[in-house]
Amino acid sequence: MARSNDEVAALFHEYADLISITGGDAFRTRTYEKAARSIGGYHADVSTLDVKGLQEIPNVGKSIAEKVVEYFRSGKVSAVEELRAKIPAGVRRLTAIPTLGPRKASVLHEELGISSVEELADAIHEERLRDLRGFGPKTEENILHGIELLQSSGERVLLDAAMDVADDIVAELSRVTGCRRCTYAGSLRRYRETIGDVDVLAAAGKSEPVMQAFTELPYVSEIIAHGGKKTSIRTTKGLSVDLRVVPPDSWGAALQYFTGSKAHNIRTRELAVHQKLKLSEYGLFDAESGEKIVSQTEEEVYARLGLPWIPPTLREDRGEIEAGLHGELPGLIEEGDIKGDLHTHTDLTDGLAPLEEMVAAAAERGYAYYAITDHGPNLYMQRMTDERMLAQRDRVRELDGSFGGKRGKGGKGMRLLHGAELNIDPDGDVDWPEEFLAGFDLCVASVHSHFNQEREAMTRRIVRACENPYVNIIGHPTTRIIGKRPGVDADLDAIFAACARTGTALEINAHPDRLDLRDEDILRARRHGVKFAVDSDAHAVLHLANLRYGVGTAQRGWLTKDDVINTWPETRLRRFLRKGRTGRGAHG
DNA sequence: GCCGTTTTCGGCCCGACTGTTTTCAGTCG
Repeated sequence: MARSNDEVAALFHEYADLISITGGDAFRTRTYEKAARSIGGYHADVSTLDVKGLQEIPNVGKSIAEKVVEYFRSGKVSAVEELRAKIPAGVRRLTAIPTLGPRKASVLHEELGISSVEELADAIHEERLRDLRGFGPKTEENILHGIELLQSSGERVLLDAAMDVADDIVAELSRVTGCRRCTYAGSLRRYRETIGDVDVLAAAGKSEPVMQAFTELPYVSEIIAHGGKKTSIRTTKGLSVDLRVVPPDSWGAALQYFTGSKAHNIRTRELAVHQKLKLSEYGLFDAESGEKIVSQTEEEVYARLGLPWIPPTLREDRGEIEAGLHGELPGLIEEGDIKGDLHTHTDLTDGLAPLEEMVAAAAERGYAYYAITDHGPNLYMQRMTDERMLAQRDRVRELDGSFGGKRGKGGKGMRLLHGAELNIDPDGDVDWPEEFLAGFDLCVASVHSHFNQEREAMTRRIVRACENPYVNIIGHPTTRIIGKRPGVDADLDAIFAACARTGTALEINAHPDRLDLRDEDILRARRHGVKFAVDSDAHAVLHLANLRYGVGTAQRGWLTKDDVINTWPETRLRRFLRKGRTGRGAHG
């Protein structure tokens, strides 16, 4: 079930679309879009707020606050209902077709009564668009192609898939003579969990050789647009990639601009306007004289606007501008801060590599400590037994300290922690009795089945796991699989409160198809005072490197080193892992 | 419809590319 805030955000996004389709004031459209975003990202539940409380939310004034109150009182908003009565849902759906926006959708509806994608396709085949102003043969062709793309997914891809493509393109274009700099920007640089288009930026005196090399890449299936400054292609896998080539002198302003987000850019440009400046991808200019002030580095651009450099992962207009203006940006966690991985598997259960290989690979990464957490017996396909687990523990103790240790103190080798990934059953119980659990250095506990429990039962289930004195980390807390399975329905705020109360950390699972918790939930959990563990959940040696995506996600949740237990020195970590347990000497 | 170191009115980010235009509107990011 969606949070109340998400429901309202969706409603106002719809209202904004309907206003633009009916030819309403473009500034009103933007106001509702901004309000939708602010509400979606607001920490408090909007269903509990009155008109006055709602107006505390940025971009929410009296009119919008009253609509929110109306929505929770009556279940609908009359202004939205009025536009819905005029514009069938299918017309709004038309704007999902690439190259078809609200104006064209409106003309199609008004002139031809078209109110679905199917009707539009039929109308084109019957040549009924021929007499419409603004619709030529090329437009018809583009719409048909757009419908095809829409129907054959045209979906966003996972972060790692986009990163692979971007890394390759950047490497190729960097080799072109005259290409002075090249990098990826956009949502990829911001580490968003999914990527719609890959944005690549290059600096060169002459753009044509770089553009040429770009369009000649072997996996280009289609050239969408091709100009002197911008070229867009689609790859054979259907991913679209934009390349912008700018003069080397504009690098900083261009990188700032093409990194986005759009909302962040609007805010920075507004700051510029208020200072009688103009910010574009070519630089920061004096608005009156047109004279260029700065453009070479992002730092210069931000500084001239009165801001410190803002890390890309924060550039979502979620308060980073205000925090920057007040000197209150967080010192974000970085990948180099991670001292160890606390959730990993071996071939004792469903991992691919033996213990020794995983440990050796972890040591290569320079970790000071590393936890092995294979599944317990309750995931019975894993065939775990007490004996097998205890035998693994003996081997872990033998290997402890004998690998790596670059980041270990005093030149000592990497410390190994023996743990388990427990299964949280439908009642919130885990695999072993407390006597057995006491032998582990740490326990991750995760939901692996019964995803469809109703909200109250699911919440109670996870809260009970938090209350277990031997559960240190809740693994992949919502169990979502991006694009495939939604997160469980649970009262996350109640779970966050339980984590804070019991000293249980929440995992930020770094696997690119999970990224669980997600950024917005991290922001909320952080307000409860929860600690986090950024883990790879590696089932193979190569997966250890996925940690970068978890760190990016943690950054998007504004986390610092102090918030993340696996950046801590080993002694502080071990103290945290003791949790509220009574007794002593059970581990170490 | 919101907002304010331009404060209760009059603004509201900026530019590239495409297609249909004969000077520009629509879409996208």
